[in-house]
Amino acid sequence: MFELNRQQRQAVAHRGGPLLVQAGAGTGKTGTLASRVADLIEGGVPPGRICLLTFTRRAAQEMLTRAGHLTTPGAAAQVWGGTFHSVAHRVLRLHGRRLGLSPGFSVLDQGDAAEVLGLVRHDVLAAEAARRTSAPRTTPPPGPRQGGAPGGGAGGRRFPRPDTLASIYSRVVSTAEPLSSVVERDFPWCRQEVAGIRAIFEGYTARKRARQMLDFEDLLLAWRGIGSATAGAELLAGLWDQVLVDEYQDTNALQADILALLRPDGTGLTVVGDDAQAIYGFRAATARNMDVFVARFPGTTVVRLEENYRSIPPILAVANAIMAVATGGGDAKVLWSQRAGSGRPRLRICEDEAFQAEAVCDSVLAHRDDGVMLRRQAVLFRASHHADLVELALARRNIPYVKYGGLRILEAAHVKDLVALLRLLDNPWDEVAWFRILPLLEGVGPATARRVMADLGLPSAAPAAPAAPAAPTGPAAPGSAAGAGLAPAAGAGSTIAWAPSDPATSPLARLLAVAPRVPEAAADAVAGLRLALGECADSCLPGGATPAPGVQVERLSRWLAPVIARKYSSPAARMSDLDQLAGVAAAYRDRGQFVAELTLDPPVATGDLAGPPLLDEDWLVLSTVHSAKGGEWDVVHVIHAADGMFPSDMACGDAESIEEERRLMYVAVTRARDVLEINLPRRYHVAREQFRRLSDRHLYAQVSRFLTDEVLALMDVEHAGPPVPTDEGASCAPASGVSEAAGMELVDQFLSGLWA
DNA sequence: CGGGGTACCATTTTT
DNA sequence: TGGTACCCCG
Repeated sequence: MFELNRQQRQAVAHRGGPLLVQAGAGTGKTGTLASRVADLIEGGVPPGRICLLTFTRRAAQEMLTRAGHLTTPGAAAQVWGGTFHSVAHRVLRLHGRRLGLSPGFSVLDQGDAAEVLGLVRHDVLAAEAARRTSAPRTTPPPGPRQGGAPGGGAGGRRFPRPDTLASIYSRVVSTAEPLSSVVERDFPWCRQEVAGIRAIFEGYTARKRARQMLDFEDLLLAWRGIGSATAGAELLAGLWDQVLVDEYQDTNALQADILALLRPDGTGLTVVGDDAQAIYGFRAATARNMDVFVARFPGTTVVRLEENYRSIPPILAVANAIMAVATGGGDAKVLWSQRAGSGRPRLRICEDEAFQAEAVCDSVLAHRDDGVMLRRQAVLFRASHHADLVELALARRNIPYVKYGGLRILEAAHVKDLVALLRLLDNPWDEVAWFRILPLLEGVGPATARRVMADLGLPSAAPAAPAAPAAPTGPAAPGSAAGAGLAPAAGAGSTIAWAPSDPATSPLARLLAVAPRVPEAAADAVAGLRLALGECADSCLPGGATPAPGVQVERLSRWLAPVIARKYSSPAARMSDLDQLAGVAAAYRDRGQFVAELTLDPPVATGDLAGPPLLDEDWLVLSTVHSAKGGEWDVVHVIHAADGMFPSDMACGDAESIEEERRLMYVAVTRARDVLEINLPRRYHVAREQFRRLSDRHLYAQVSRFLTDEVLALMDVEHAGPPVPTDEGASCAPASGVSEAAGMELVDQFLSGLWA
């Protein structure tokens, strides 16, 4: 059972006005929140009138499970719990009609958004190119191709690519900052292209509205949007009696607005956070929300949790020393702990990256021999690819591990194919899904796909055909064509914007009713597709029932099998992924809910889909620091703690982002309970590892700037070199560009390697 | 119009 | 390495 201290009890028992809990790392925040939920239920608040907003779905589940142990079994399960985005989705499915939103709307994740932006980008650039080539008749020189820039169409210019556009868009919307200033500050290399970017964003918005698609930002905007009408505001304020928010330091201004709509006077509102752990500034989160909260809701009760129950004192000393020099991070909190334990954290300076990987594996195994199971240990890093060599080494030694952060299974092509099929069934106007599925057919490429979509009632936004070769009409006509490219079919677009569309005339209904015209090679596949979709469509069973999601996934995978065999490598492995997915789908009763949860909260770890069988075993955790938030392990291995990697050199532009990197390091070290080991490679390759192309040039890393002399004084520093020094000291021959000092240090390492 | 071949570029964290 | 855009051939 969870024993509460005085402050925790105060946070649990508080009733009435708004409550702000400042909870330092490891101070029992999760248990406190869970207890508060249970206490509210015990006190008579109906569970369905409580909403618990957390940073990940896992966090919500964990808290509600714990709350369930403290109160009537099953009651806690009725609490609304999840991320802002997933709760937004549920609210909008219920009440989105107020905004003209059909309940079957699609959710676009960042990748989907980039695809739509890519479609619009294509149209806008094509229109522009058409205008350009027609007026001055300068075709690009035939010889050395000018189109190096991936903006291609527009004469060698550097135009942002789809995923860059998605980041710019996301940043502009979530900060509510003007496009021009965001580009100027964060994407200065695009500043020439602001006009084009603006055009693409306008087209993107029109497209989403017409097709009933919402991206992540839209989910929050629409949620807030409900409150812009009086009736909607009343509805929102009446949804719940108690709203609790975790990780409040990582919410943004929009989310704060939503909270104010949910509990206008702040009663029944609880937020918990720690400004020293604010690490999502890049996503427009602002720890200022913590201060703003107090100002916005006068009479807020503030409770501070400062006793740490997680780490032994020497680890906390390092954490405190890292934050001691932080600037602008709110009031300096000093964590303290009554735990016994005196093992000092260790800094291991490794000869190079390969040796770092080996040293970490050695250490992991040594701790396991000491009785710390693999799952009680974690390897933490700043960027996903930092773990590459460690992963290789683990695989070579047959050490099982699960990796969080970085690539997701949902981003694999074959999984996206399947999800696209499911999305079609839910939202037949989902253009991205159609545009993904149709070119899977043999003989069908983008052009035919566009034509088929038009036949199905999904006209392509930009009339590419008239814009390009025709245009004999002089400069005026192409000019207007380019204008039309922005809000193509402007009339049609505006009339159907947000309008719930009639399923009976949907593109899906049309496909099922009449076989579309496709090249001969695709005829069989189309027939199979129509059959498969027909057997999964809503109310397709006798009696008006709909097959269960798990059944649908199986049925659609069966159709997908030959496609996958033809298009992708290792089809067997991919099909087994789809089998796993069917297993996950089987837990759902509603297809839309399944797809939405898959997008909003995708399986985060490699092997996550593998599920239960793995749970019997023991495995090591590999995680980005971001994904490790909220976690704790007995032994924590931090890797790549070198300047330029952690902090990332990409984040060293301004003081504010460096401070965020510092907090990131603070989060990393405060995950450790008993043992903290920080590693860095002394020597590393210049070329980016993520390109798999390592150059010969070596650089010599500096210890991360956050590990100052004051911090190092609290640690045991050790050098680790190759176990057996190799021939003629080649390993210490300075590479080009190495300073004298670095060369000497290399000699020292060589020597200490002899004695290691 | 689709698909194969070629040349080029790529910066980190995630709901 | 791998995604993208373009060229050219069938």
